[in-house]
Amino acid sequence: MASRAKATIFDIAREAGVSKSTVSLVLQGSGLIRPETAVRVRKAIEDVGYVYNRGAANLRKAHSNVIGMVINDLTNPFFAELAVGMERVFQSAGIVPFIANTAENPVRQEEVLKSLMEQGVAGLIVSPARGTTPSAFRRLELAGVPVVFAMRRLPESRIPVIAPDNHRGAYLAAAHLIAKGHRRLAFFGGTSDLVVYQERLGGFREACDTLGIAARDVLVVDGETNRRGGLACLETALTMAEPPTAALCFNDAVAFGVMLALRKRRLEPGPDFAVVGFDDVVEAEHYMPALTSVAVDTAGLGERAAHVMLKLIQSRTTRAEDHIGAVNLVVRESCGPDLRTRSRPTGTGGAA
Amino acid sequence: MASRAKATIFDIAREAGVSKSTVSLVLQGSGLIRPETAVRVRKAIEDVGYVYNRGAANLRKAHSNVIGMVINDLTNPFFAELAVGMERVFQSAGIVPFIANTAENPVRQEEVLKSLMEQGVAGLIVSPARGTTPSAFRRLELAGVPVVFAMRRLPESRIPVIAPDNHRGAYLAAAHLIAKGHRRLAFFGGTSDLVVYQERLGGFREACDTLGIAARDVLVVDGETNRRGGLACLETALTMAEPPTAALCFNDAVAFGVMLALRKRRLEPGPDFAVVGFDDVVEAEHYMPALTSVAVDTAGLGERAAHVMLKLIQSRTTRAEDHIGAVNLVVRESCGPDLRTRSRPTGTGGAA
DNA sequence: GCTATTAAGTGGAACGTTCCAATAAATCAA
DNA sequence: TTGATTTATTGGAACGTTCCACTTAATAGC
Repeated sequence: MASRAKATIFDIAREAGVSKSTVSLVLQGSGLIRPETAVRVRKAIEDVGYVYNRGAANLRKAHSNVIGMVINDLTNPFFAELAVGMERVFQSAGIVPFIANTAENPVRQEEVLKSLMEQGVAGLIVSPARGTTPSAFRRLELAGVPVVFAMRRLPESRIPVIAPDNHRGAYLAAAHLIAKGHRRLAFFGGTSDLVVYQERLGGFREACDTLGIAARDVLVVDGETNRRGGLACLETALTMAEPPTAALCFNDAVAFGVMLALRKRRLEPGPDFAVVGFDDVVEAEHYMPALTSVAVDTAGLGERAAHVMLKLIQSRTTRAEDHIGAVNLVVRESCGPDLRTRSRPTGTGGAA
Repeated sequence: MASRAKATIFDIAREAGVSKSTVSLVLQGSGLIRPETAVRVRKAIEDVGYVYNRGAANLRKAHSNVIGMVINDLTNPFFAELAVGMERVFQSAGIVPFIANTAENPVRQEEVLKSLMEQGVAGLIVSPARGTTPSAFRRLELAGVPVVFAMRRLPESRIPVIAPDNHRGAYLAAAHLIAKGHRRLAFFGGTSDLVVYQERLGGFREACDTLGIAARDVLVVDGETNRRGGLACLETALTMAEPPTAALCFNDAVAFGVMLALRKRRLEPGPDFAVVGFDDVVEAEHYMPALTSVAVDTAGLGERAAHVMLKLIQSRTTRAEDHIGAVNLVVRESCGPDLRTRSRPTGTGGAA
């Protein structure tokens, strides 16, 4: 069924009665070809079932038009939203980005980066996996491939970063909890090998300091940055002698886990324990109770990252400025009413 | 900073004092090279900062090792799970799949397929966008690229499909609702241009027929296959003179939308209106109330699709058998207690 | 009618690999 | 020693494009 060998521009040339060079020019939409000829060639292209061989072309052309997006966790809807934002701008630039998932695994990430490089990508937008060593990107710099980090940064790297204002977001969230009357606060999820973690925890701590929460009333529980992590964090926190009454979570996934754990213990997220998330994924609004979260304009950051990438490619450089996106706290229901208006804050009895 | 021109095997050859052919052999791990030579070459590879040019290699080699995964909606966690399942098996085969998103847009899909073909993919796993015409895949067949459909199929296409037993799943779900005592049932979401829709609706209808529900008591409301669609469907259904008391939703996203709409109307999903989802995404278990849904073993289907693809590539053919995955109904809380044990089924008055 | 100029198209040399056929050196069989 | 075999390595011809320099034909300027 399938036609024997794949057709090349020579086959088209023969079919249309022109030279291979002419076909090449038509393929590139050059204006040097007489319209009637171009039509004839295009017909031949259809007739022989030609498919363009970008690998061969890239051998001669300086740059390919492939851009890679390396995502550390596709199952986190946050990153899916980010990817969609990027795709929007790439689409209008006529380029198809290829997405690859590293599943938060540095070894896998290494493979993925290698594979994309071999494919000759024009640029890479990366949300690095946890535990990434900067050396992983040395090779890319050497090869002169433009790289942009999205959401996450590496400790001492000089690669441009597009990320939200994590410090400020965390500050806002903590201030909100304190204004609600909470005096023993927790920070749930994440680990210190993530720069994002340090930023968010930093903002959280600064708010506590500034607004008069004693250091011993601040609990930090590290954990995975997903639902399971949230579950575990809450369990740990509740074993304390003086457990916190509210928590800022590393991200929304952790917050969902915390709410789940509360429910399992017959506690009501909000009235019994206040929880704030980070990222404001679309699910946040639809949860029961709706999650108060720090909105970071995910899709907007994705778009921004894509734009920076396009600039980088056009200017043939590898340096660009960081971009820190504005954040704002979206208050919903997961922090309940103000504490001082209620009688006993840490209810444990299960109202079935 | 970046070394001038990118290094080629010739640079390596010069550095190591061998010929380009020897380098090529080393690159392919051939056993024909004396170990000491291989070591020397490998050192040179490191030294010159070489990156393999797969495009050039594919010019000579018959087949590339790139596999494309074309997903119709990345923001639906269901497809993310599917992708992760596939990745697992490709990873262990040493292949990095490239994911591309079509956002349910046939035009975008066309671009994506074109781009992947030009890249010279060895195979394609596709979950086709709604409204795809079979002609979109004609070109692929012509080029002899193996294609596997995942989850969705095209009306008359001969391309192998990996999908769950939609008919049976829907039958089980409807039977469950009927057993609970519901007599007026609805099917929410989806449109008839999807074969999946026809299969699920078919199973639903068969259960209604078989188990004694009159045709006029069966309501079908088409809609988008996401949260928004679910919201709209419920609103439509409740305007009926005799509204249904339960619904099977096209997928979990629709079901979440329906539950949200119920909440907005101060109705309780479960007791006031029973809802069943389809796909059993991980969120289903964690919703309030937890969603009863048809589990399809998403990741398993992804793995299966990937295996079929690998077989197809190895056997250099383009034909394979379909695979219909087993399903089962996971009963949780979104259908409430049995109806006959309650007083009035269709509560509309808002108990604030 | 002659040389410029423009328009339309073409041939050939890359580009970075792979792989076949060929070679050179070493080992073996007799 | 000679020829056959094995082992390690190599040159060269593809592969399917692009792009530069070149040709040819038509048009313009005078």
